[in-house]
Amino acid sequence: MKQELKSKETQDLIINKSFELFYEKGYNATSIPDIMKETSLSKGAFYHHFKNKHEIGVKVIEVIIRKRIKEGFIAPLNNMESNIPKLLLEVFTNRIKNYSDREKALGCPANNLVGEIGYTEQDFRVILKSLFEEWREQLIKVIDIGKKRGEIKKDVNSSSVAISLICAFEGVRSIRKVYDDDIIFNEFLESMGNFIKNLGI
Amino acid sequence: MKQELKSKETQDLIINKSFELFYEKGYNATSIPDIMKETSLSKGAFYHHFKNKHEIGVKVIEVIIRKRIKEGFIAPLNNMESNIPKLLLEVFTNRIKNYSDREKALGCPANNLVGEIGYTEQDFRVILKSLFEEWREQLIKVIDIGKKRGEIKKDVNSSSVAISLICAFEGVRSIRKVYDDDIIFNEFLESMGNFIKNLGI
DNA sequence: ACAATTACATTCCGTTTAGTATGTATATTA
DNA sequence: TAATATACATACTAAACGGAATGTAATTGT
Repeated sequence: MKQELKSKETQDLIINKSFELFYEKGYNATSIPDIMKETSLSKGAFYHHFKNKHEIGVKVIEVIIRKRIKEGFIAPLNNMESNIPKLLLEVFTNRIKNYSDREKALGCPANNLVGEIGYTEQDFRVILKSLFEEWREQLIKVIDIGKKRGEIKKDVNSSSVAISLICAFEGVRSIRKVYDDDIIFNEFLESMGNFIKNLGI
Repeated sequence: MKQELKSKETQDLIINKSFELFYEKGYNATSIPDIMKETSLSKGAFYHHFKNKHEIGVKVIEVIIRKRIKEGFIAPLNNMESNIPKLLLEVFTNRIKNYSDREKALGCPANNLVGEIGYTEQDFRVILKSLFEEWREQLIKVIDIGKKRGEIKKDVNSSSVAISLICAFEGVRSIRKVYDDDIIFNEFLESMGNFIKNLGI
């Protein structure tokens, strides 16, 4: 049991350092030696725990990025005591306003990976899709409840609004990255705020 | 003059093939040998015309991607005879509806590059920013005219709407890439349509 | 207590990379 | 027409890459 624990710890270390490097330099620009330099372990350690670079890519998405989306976007949508349009506005606004400078400059880890996907890395695409799907489903659920409660117009297309909110959010993180200017977030939030308010009765 | 022409042709060939490969595989995943295989020229040819990979990256953005944004997004916004909200809706809708399967699967070349930018490639970021700026300024101009004409509400924040439209558009191209499903575009267009309609009087 | 397995470190290998140096045919200029 | 410059091709180098092979100390199961 002690050995198992050590193994798990090492794997977690490699996964975490991999995520950081993928986030900072991109997946393709990060090499396995790069990763192992960060862990202060050897290349042998890497190939003992993982088959190849692709496998660590999958693990980073499935473990780290998945956790970030769950905790940052999906979980906050579960607190449905308040008015739904207000909840939506709060969740998106708070998320954006609490980003660190590093997160502002580096954008969304999931979306960055999407940018690196070509015809080749279809595996990554499929896993990322499942993450966005979880997020989308939660959004749809929340909007539907808002409609039932009479807080959101009955003719609102929940599915359409959900995917559009996700698109807009991913888009602004990308554009903010290029602009490197906080004004982007503020101006975006104003329009997104109007859009969300407009869903309400 | 004949030699100059040949030189220009070769450079254009290298730039075009570079763009295609960057678009399909990403900038980092594309090597100079990769590019030169596509051109059927030698490595010597590459280093005769360009200093290094970074320089071809810059050229691809400045020449090819810039042209795509100008022709695809900025120029169509100049046709301001029609009602402005209608123009905005048409430009974004037509653009999305006319994408080839390849363009749907590969997303926006500019946005893909944004995804690959980390702390390192700040040069690319600055050039890309200037492209988005041109697009944003044209959008602001169009919205302002709409306000003057009384086709768009006076209290609309042109700058905010402009950047939000860009964000939403870039976002949906990213999400469409992950989903690989046409429904995404349709559902997005419904909400974006409502947003744009809501700008009008 | 001993055999087997695990968790790595070290060493090595073939390939690929960015980039340079050199060679050569063609085009231009004097 | 002779000298020069251009447009490449070929051949090379040093470094870095992914990954396999091998070695070893510590931990396990029997």
